[in-house]
Amino acid sequence: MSDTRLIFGESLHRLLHAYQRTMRESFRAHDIDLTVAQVRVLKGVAAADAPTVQSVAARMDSDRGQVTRAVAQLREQGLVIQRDNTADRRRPLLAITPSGQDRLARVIDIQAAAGKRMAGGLTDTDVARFVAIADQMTDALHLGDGAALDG
Amino acid sequence: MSDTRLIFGESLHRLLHAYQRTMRESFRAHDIDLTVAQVRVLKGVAAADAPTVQSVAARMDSDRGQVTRAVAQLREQGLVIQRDNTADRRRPLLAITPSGQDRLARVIDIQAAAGKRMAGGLTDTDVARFVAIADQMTDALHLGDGAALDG
DNA sequence: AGTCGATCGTTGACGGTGTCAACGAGATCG
DNA sequence: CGATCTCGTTGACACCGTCAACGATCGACT
Repeated sequence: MSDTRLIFGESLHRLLHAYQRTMRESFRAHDIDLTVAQVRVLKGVAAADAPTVQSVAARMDSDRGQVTRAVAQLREQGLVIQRDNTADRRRPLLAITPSGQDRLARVIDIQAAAGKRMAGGLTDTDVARFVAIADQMTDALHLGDGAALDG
Repeated sequence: MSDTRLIFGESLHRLLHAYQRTMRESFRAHDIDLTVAQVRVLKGVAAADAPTVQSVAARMDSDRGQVTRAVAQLREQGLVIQRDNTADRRRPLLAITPSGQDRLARVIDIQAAAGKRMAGGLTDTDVARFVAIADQMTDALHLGDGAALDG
C-alpha cells in the first residue's frame, strides 16, 4: 500500500542534493565564494532581530559550533560583524555589513532563479503547498523528538 | 511576493535533516548498525534487476566510489554479496543475502513508523502529492543540468 | 558578599557524505 | 592488433553534523 512512505526518504534525499548541487554550481558560476551553510547563516543573521550565535543556530536547527565557524568565515570576508553586547557579555550581537547585504542580495537572485527553474511546470500554489507540508512534517518530527519510538 | 522560493531551501534542508536525525536515532534504538547511505544502497541492491555498482549509483544519483564503499561495508556485514559476472567481468553482480533481507525488512518497518509519525496530521494524498512534487522538481533540476544559469 | 548552576561562544575531534581525479582491468569497435 | 570507452576501486579533499569539553559570564539563591 503506502510505499509512498518508503520512497519518501529517497525522494527527499535526491531533491535536496540536486538542489544543493545546483546552488553550488550557480555560486561558483557567479563567483560567490560561500558554502551552503555560510549562506544559511548569513540569511539567519540578516533576518533575525538581535542575532546571536545561539539564536541563529536555533533558527537553523543547527549546532552552535557550526554556526560559530560559519560566522568566523563570514567575518573574514567582511560580510558579518560582531559587536559587544553590553547587556550580556556572553553573547555578542551579530550584524550583517553592507557588503554582506550586497552578497546576500546576489545570492537571493540566484536562488530565485534556481527556484524558478526547479519549479518548472509547477504553480506558485504547488510550491507554497510543498513548503507548507515540509514545515509541518519537520514540526511533527521535532515534537516527538525524544519521544517513544517503539510504535 | 513569492518569497516562498526563498525559504524553500531552508525548509527542505531542515526537513531532510530532521528526517535523517530521526532515522539515525531509530536505527540506533533498534541496534541497526547501518548509516543512511548504507541503507540507501541496500535498498538499491534489493530493488534493482541486475544491480551493479554503477546501476545502483545511477538510481541513487550518487557517485560510484561512494557506492563501492557502502557495498564494501555491507559485504563486511554479510548483507550483500558480489558474484562474478561472466557476461561482463568489469561489473560483478550484486545481490542481497537473506540476512540482508532481514535487516532491510526491519529498516523498512522503522522507516514506515517514522513516516507515519512524520505524516502526523497529513493524509496519504498529501504525502503522495509531496513526493510527486519533489520528484518533479528533481527532474526539472536534472534536465537543466549543464544548462545556462545566467537568467 | 560569595557560591552554584546554567548559558553562551568557542574549539577540538570524529564520522558521514559528496565530489573529483586517477588507476588497472576489462569490453568494444575500428 | 590498437585506440577508446566503461567499470570498479582507491585516494584525497572539503563540507556537514554531532558530541564533548573549556573558560567566561550571567542569574539565582543564601
